Amino acid sequence: MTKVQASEDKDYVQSLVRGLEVIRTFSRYKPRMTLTEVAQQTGMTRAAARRFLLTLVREEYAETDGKYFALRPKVLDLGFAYLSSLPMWEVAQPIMRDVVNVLQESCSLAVLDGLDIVYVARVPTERVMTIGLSIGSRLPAYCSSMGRTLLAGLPPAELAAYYDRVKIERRTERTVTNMVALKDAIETSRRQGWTLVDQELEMGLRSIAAPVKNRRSEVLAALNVSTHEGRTSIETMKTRFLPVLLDAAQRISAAVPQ
Amino acid sequence: MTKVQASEDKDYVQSLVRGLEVIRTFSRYKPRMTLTEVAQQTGMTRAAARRFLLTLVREEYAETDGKYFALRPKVLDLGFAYLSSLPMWEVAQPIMRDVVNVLQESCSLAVLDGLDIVYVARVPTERVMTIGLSIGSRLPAYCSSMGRTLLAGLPPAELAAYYDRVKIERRTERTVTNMVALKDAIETSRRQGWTLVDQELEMGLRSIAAPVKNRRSEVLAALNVSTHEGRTSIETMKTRFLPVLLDAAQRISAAVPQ
DNA sequence: AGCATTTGTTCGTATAACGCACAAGATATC
DNA sequence: GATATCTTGTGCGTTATACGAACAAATGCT
Repeated sequence: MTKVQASEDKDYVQSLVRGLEVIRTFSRYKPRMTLTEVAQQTGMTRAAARRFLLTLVREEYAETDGKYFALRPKVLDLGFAYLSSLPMWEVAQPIMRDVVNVLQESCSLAVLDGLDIVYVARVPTERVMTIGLSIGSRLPAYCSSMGRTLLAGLPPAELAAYYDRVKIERRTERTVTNMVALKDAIETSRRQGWTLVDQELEMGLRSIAAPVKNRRSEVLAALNVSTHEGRTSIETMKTRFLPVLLDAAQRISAAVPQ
Repeated sequence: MTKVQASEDKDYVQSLVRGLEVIRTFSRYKPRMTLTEVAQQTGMTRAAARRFLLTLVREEYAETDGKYFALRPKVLDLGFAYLSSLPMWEVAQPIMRDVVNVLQESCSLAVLDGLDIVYVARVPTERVMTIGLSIGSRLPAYCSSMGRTLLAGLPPAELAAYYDRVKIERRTERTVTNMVALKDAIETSRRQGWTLVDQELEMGLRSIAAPVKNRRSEVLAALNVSTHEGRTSIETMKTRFLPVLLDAAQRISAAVPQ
């Protein structure tokens, strides 16, 4: 059954979608834009972009100095609505801090969204990756420990759909790009209940992840610890990190309300 | 000059605003809702709420199991658009981790939004407050160290407007609730360039904050370190924490692009 | 000063979005 | 299993929301 075009769907509110597109058009590289720039970036007419921007200003999601527009912190409330609705979110954070106290390495929690993982909680220690990571950051699922953990927890049909859509790109010379090998890796994750990824996302980055599940054993999120290859051997990750990680994941899982 | 009612403003896109209201209606206490519940919570007709929910589902900001609706991680992209547009955001995080490494206490960065501070970055250590704090969390400005720092950095007219609007509520028996005393405290913050708040927001919580400024000396954000009163004396905060905090705030300020 | 670019505004128009009413489906109760 | 109640899906007539073009005004550049 073909998907009806959004514009033909009588239950579709395109003004909402267009307004959200305006919000999303701001970024690190475009922290502030003029009206004309927003219209250009979003493909809207100047008049339409202007109405959305003025509406966002009026509702305090954005501000303007009369020429340039920028987002305001109220936009974070939208994301926070999502974070605070995650069942494990509140209980995960102290447990993650315990992990960091014991292992002295960064600990993160992520969920799967499309082809990516999205960070929903993070206790960072020393920087391991070249880019800063934070709540809201996205990374590809196929070459990250949390991503493979989450993929391993998908029902078979959804995992098959993922394989159909994903475009594997080599991120380092160690990235698994062969689909058969990737499927094997994910199947291994599923069987052993944890995942170790060594410098496939970025050289130097090693991380190990375990699933957070609900009472029906559905994988809700993945918890990881990440380190630098110069600091921690694979063997140490398995012998020292893994028990702490599995215990933490289990404690978070146990605390998820029904 | 009176403010025109939104509904009379021809440049106002109320479908966008209503859609954002639907997103905001989800929370820790209502992580998933039926159509009827969303309509009741937002005051919309069932048909209108239904169109917004189906639009959010179609655009992958929300999901449904056929009866209950819940937000999806894509909503975090909206907040992330704001975070990534903050000039000091990228550089602040490694500096904050340095602070935590040295002091072994939580470090946070916040901005002022209305009467609240909003957390935009955080490196947590041991939990100090009873509620978990994260990016997107809000706290009142008048009784927090970062809040007073940010208030101290406001232009006089804006600070006066803040005093007119704020409703002071005693949070602990130590909360400064006298407006004269509060103004003195904020003036002291302004003069000395840092702020220490001791158990006014919550018993046991001590925190010290310093401003992050741009090249024009405008206060953009506040950086803090927080601890528990049982763990750290006021004297130690001044002699050990403050130099590290001021240095970190200075480094972040220096790294803010023009 | 002149020209180019951007922004503000008006206004006629189209249709997006509305809400009501009823049908259909789901759930609870007996 | 039947009935009552509640919730959701849908159609449709209507309205007013949102649209974009065109032109004026403001700003910026040379």
